[in-house]
Amino acid sequence: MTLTESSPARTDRVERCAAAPRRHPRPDGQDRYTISEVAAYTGLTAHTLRWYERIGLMPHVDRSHTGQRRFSNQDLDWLAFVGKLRLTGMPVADMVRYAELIRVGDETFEERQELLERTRRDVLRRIEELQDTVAVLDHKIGFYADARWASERS
Amino acid sequence: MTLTESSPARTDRVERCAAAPRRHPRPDGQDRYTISEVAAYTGLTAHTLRWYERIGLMPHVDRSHTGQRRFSNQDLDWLAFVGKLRLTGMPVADMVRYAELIRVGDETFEERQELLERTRRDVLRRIEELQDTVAVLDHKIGFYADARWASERS
DNA sequence: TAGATCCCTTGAGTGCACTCGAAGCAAGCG
DNA sequence: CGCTTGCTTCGAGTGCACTCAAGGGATCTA
Repeated sequence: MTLTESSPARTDRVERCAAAPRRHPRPDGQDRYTISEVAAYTGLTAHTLRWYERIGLMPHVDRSHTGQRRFSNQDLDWLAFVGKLRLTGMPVADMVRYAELIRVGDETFEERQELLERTRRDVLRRIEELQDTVAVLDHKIGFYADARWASERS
Repeated sequence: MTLTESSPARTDRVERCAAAPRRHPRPDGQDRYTISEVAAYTGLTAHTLRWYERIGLMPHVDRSHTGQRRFSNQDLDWLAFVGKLRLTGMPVADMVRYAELIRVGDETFEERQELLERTRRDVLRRIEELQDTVAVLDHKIGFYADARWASERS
């Protein structure tokens, strides 16, 4: 077991949480992916995946007998979640912090929850800002549309 | 006249477009601000403002008899708009491109409109992504809430 | 057995958007 | 008059998130 919230009775919840966009459908019944398979699936480069591991953003990834990485479905779930966090603009350092909290264990539940709630608030604020920006763009676009309509008439 | 859409009949439109958050209300009737005033007003540093000018993201800013910058209300409007674009994650190079189009003149209306519409689409897509992310966060947060509720009961 | 392909590690390099430091000029104040 | 504040330029430095290069090992295909 690597990085999940890991409440014994309800890992099903976790699975649903991390449902991913599935560009390449996951081969059924498989649980060991090479780095290039994961790269294709996630859209990240192999370089980036190794880098994530180096900085502690990935749990320890399993290795083959020759030392090559073998990613599990759980690793894929985690990467999907990290992808979501990345979209929010959360700094990588904060994600590493979250990963560390998970590694520490159940006594960090509260802190993790707070971190997620803070993130949630940030994202909502960000959405508002963007909606504001759309309004500004609409004004400007309206200006250009009017100007061209006027020039066609004249 | 520096950087605006400059349709003779309706600059009022432009004014409304670029309405800014106004941390420091603009001194009424004034139209010449020092760089530090603008820094305080926009939240950018003086360094950044000079850098914007160097890279062509600002129109030519007026100077005092001693060579110091004197920003106009129009400059402030432009900076407010740039701030909005920055929030969308648009690269500075693209904003410089837009500024160049404005400098070229009216024959770039179409290209400017397209650029804004493309940006608008990007922003809307971004908002959707963020809303998706909020949903994921809500699931995770729900998981933590449930887990703690369960542990309180046991 | 040769070559291709995939993977490994370490450490350095890249691009973006600032951000700062140094050296020097000019205005205002006690 | 000296001091402080704030401005100028130019060029270098910073932090982030990758991104790549070099050198080498294991496995597969002809």
